[in-house]
Amino acid sequence: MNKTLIIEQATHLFTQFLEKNHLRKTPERYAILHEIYCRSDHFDTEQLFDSLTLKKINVSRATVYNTLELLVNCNLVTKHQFGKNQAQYEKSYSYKQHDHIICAECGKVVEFCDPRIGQIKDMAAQLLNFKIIYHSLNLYGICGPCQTIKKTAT
Amino acid sequence: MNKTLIIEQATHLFTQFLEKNHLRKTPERYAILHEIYCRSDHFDTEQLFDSLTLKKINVSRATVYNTLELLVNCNLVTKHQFGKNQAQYEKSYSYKQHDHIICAECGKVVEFCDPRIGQIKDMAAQLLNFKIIYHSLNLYGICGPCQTIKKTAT
DNA sequence: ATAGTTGCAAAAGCTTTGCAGTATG
DNA sequence: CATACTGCAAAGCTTTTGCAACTAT
Repeated sequence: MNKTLIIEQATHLFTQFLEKNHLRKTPERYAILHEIYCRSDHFDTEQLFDSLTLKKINVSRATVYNTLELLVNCNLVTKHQFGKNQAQYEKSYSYKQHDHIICAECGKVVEFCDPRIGQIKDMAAQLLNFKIIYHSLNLYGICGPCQTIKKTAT
Repeated sequence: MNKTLIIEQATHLFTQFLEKNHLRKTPERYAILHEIYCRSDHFDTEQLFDSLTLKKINVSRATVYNTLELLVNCNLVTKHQFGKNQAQYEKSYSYKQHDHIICAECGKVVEFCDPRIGQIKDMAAQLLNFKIIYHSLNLYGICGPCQTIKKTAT
């Protein structure tokens, strides 16, 4: 699916969500959604705030946080805590389900996909009587480039 | 394995770690290790700090943070970020490898175990050329009791 | 003796909140 | 035109840091 189409559809979904919940369709909210869906990869609130500022889009940090929460609630954005104190986010519409592998050395985040995670979820849910809503699987390790650097550094 | 023995062995491992790294064996460090291994379940820094204070063990927050970092480094304690801004910890020696399922409603944390996670790790490591150090798999959902409450609340 | 550690308090960093002004429905 | 939303700044929380005093080696 091409990027423009994805942005359009995400915008539509956001509108539906706002209307259903009697929330207002403010330009700030759409600007933030747009910015997120134009980016690739993961970002934190500060990076998002900076991008917006750079583009002369004047939104306050409060609005960024507020809007991110809305977007998380309607599943257009996913929130991650990769072991840091600062949350990371990524767009999630039209994105296949995936998990993350994080380099403990350089912080690089790579996505991967394994169907077996679904089986684990089903089994755990049944065994422990939980209704699973979402999951987070993060593998932490050293990426190829960092392994090379470490060897060389000696 | 009984609790006293585990504490003894964890203490021994900590001593080895401190000696190997030319760090000092201070009473505060051992007091914190002891407190952690006497507790069950997960805890945050504030809960740990409070327990210590309650027992008239006088340590500062700075020392708690410092010592927790050491314990994480020598694998006697594991650090978790269950989607909150506050990190959670748990003892990890003599504990079988396990993952977590967290109730999004009441915050309860339950442990579970599935060998398939090992296969996923191996495959992702090979595919993406990462050397995996550790992982974190968290399932978020609604636990049995909270499901009942929700139904009743209507 | 001499560093590594501690405690305290201040500072830093991320996130939330209060409030007055603004703009949406 | 009622009130949800915004921006700003202040406040709140968790975590880190600086420094003088202390103590393990």
